[in-house]
Amino acid sequence: MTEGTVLHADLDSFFASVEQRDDPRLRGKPVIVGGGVVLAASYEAKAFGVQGAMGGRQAMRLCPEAIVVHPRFHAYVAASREVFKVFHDTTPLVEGMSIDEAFLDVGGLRRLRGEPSVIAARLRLDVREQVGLPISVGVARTKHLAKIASALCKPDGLRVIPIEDELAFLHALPVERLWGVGPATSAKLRAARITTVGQIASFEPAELARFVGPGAAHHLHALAHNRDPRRVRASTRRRSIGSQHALGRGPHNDATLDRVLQTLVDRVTRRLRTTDQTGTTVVLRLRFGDFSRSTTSHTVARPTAQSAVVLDVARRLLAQRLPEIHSRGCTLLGITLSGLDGHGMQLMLPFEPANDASIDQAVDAVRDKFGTASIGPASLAIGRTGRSAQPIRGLAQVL
DNA sequence: TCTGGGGTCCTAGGACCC
DNA sequence: TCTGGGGTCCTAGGACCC
Repeated sequence: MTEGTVLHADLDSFFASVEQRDDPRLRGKPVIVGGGVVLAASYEAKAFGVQGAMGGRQAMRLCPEAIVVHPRFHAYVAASREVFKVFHDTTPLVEGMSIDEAFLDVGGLRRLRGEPSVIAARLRLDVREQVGLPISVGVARTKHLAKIASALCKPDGLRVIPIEDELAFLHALPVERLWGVGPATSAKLRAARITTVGQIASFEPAELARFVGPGAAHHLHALAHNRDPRRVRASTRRRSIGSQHALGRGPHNDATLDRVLQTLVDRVTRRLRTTDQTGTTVVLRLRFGDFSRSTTSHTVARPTAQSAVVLDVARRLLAQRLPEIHSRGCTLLGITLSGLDGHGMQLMLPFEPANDASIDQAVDAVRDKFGTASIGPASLAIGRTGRSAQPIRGLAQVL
């Protein structure tokens, strides 16, 4: 059996596990972290059908004896730091995906520390001993397969997908397991009677495009054949910073909205300044009584992290939407700054013909302008015109 | 089922420029 | 194939992820 070298490490019910670790009275009991909404549920609570993102009232109906705990974000951030330290002690190639999840590449460590499955088992033990938390690890040749493997072995499990078995394993799975298939895409596929990953693999991308569009078709077809060229790379910089606040059902007067807006702007600009970043585009995010969402944005001439500048723009954006807010009822207000230090911008460069050498030149030109750190592979596109440019996939190696 | 607070990427098109 | 052709920047929304 041949092992892949990508590990996906994912803490189990992270917030709830931290609470159970820190308060012995919660151990072995159904625990729900959150209030109005379930942020995390212990496995004892999940056994009753409680899930993340579920409404608190429904969760209590399913599991009346659940103990509800208020989130302690500082404790979670601290625990996450300790876990990531264990990751970094394992291998330098760590790509953090969120507070409780990361990819690790252990390809270069065979002679030093053994096979990937051995390293994965050791990692689980280290996290358990040093931080006191359960963690599941998937091992495979590609990122997306490693991620599926870790999801399927939860809680507190280890799953290795040998290279010989990967297609058989993948093709038996329901389409929803694929990274990028959410409710909307799932519904389209199922309407076309496509229910398994194997079926996706059997289609030509052009046929698949009739159901889900060309972009998604290309992506899903590649994943179904376990083609996932993305390498594990040390984490890249953030592209946007935002903050939002749920208002509850209205009505809300203009003074209240303005106060919330000020708080959000302060929070976002403070975070920008502490990380020494600036942004160019202010995005106002709204959610309405029927849970539909909408955004409006404005781009300023000069990158900024100043509260006064951002607040001024935010107020103007809000003023534009005020009639709609009052007529439809606004339940959430958010402010996001994107275009951080050159992120989120489009830059089109002429080059020809489209061969590898000219692509390299174009990449160099972008590097010159923004610096390596700001280029993500997905942001590169090539086409005959700006409008028709198609993103290049698998260019991570080039960069 | 009735909903929190973060994010990412992709698609599409408008306005305007030469 | 082509109402001319191509480039730049911005805006809005959809979908997805944790």
